[in-house]
Amino acid sequence: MALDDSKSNAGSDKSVKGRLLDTAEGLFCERGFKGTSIRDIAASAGCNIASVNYYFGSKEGLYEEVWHRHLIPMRDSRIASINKVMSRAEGRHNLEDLLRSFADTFVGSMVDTSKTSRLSKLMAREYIDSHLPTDMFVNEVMTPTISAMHRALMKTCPDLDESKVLPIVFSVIGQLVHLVHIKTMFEHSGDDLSLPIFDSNEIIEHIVKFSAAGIRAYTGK
Amino acid sequence: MALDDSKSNAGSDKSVKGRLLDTAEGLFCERGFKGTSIRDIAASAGCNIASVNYYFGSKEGLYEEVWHRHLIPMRDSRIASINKVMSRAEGRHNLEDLLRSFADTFVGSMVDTSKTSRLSKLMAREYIDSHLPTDMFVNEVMTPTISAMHRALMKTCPDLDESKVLPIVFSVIGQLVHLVHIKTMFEHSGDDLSLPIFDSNEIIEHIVKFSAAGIRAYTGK
DNA sequence: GATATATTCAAACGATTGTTTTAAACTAAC
DNA sequence: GTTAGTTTAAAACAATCGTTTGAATATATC
Repeated sequence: MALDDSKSNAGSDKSVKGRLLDTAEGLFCERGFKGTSIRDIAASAGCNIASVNYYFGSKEGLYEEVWHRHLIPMRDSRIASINKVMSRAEGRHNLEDLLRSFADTFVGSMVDTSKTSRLSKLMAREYIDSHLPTDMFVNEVMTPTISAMHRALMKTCPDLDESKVLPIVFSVIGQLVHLVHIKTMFEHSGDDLSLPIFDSNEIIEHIVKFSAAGIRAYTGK
Repeated sequence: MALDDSKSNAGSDKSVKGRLLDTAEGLFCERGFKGTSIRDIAASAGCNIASVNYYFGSKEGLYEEVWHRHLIPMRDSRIASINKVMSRAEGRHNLEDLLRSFADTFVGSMVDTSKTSRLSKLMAREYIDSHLPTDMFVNEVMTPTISAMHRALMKTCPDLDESKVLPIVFSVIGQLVHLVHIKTMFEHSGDDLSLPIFDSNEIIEHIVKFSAAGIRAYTGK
């Protein structure tokens, strides 16, 4: 309720299938899978209820296709942001730059805010209420991302114990996912929280500083 | 499905109201609010469907009462664990001890595993799909806990900038909540994940070390 | 233009949801 | 034993869910 994006995609030049995907993505990440009905989706997309089953077979099918069109780009974007930092500054790799780049891509605070930020919320939901094949998210995104971070971290901190990379990545991702949660909480609670104001960029800078120090606790220097 | 705890509370010596609360708590944290039906709860508790509305007025009423009986004890437990560390070792307060104590109470890995661990899951869900009054969780648990950690951190690290305490607490809590998520993922996916084995205590020790270093990045020494 | 295929639509399907009803069973007080 | 109040029980409630149907419409192919 109070989303007032009903029919926001209606009359768009995109195809019915495209409108359904866009609309469903927004509703899924705002209200969750169970909280979003096919009737809601169809109404917001401005098309018939049956069209969901016509194009995607089922509600689950639509949910999976919402993910499928983002999983690979998402993974590639994260890996690319990691590799970009690693390629520049040939001689001396900067840990803070690596973390900041990863965090920005993760939270989506820089460009493409709406799309990336929505995906972050969707992913945060998927952690708890999974409606995807179990291995899908782990294999398609998590494992490749962790691998890329693994390589980058080992390159940046050569004397880092390899067994510590996974917990470190978990710590960084945990902070970032939590940042998305807090952001979502603030958006939903009408700014009447008794907590101080919340600037994503400030928090990201904190996470970078905090995590860099945490990582260096495992290095000799 | 495959929980096979149906009627696990049936025939218990507790009252119907108590059985409903216990059963609902377990189902809510495993399947979420929307994923748990009143019929599921009543069947598992071994009583009639109407009893939920008879004792709690509504499904939401039951959910709120599930929370209510734990919120204050939860808050007090966390604050107590913080204060306990701060009271002992009068002269020299140890940052690692503070973090470890807080983490243990948060994740519930030490004693009372089932109860505390279940609440952690429930809380992780509440972050995303809130079915409580907006201020309730923030006012009853988050704010008091943060305040206690604030005081303890300032006492342990006297030269810490006060404005950095909140982001630091967020970082620690973010890692802990994420740990609960990962644990839940492992439990639900039949141990077929391609990720290495996962020992909560090891991860907690990592979070302690990682966070202590992150915090000291803000102190002079 | 006729045919075949693809898409849209309103309507209904069966199942499940939270909730209410109505009566029976139980418990205690007098 | 009767009464009054509390608790349990089965059934039905209206609403909503995902899905399917079958006819109507649009689009393309020849």
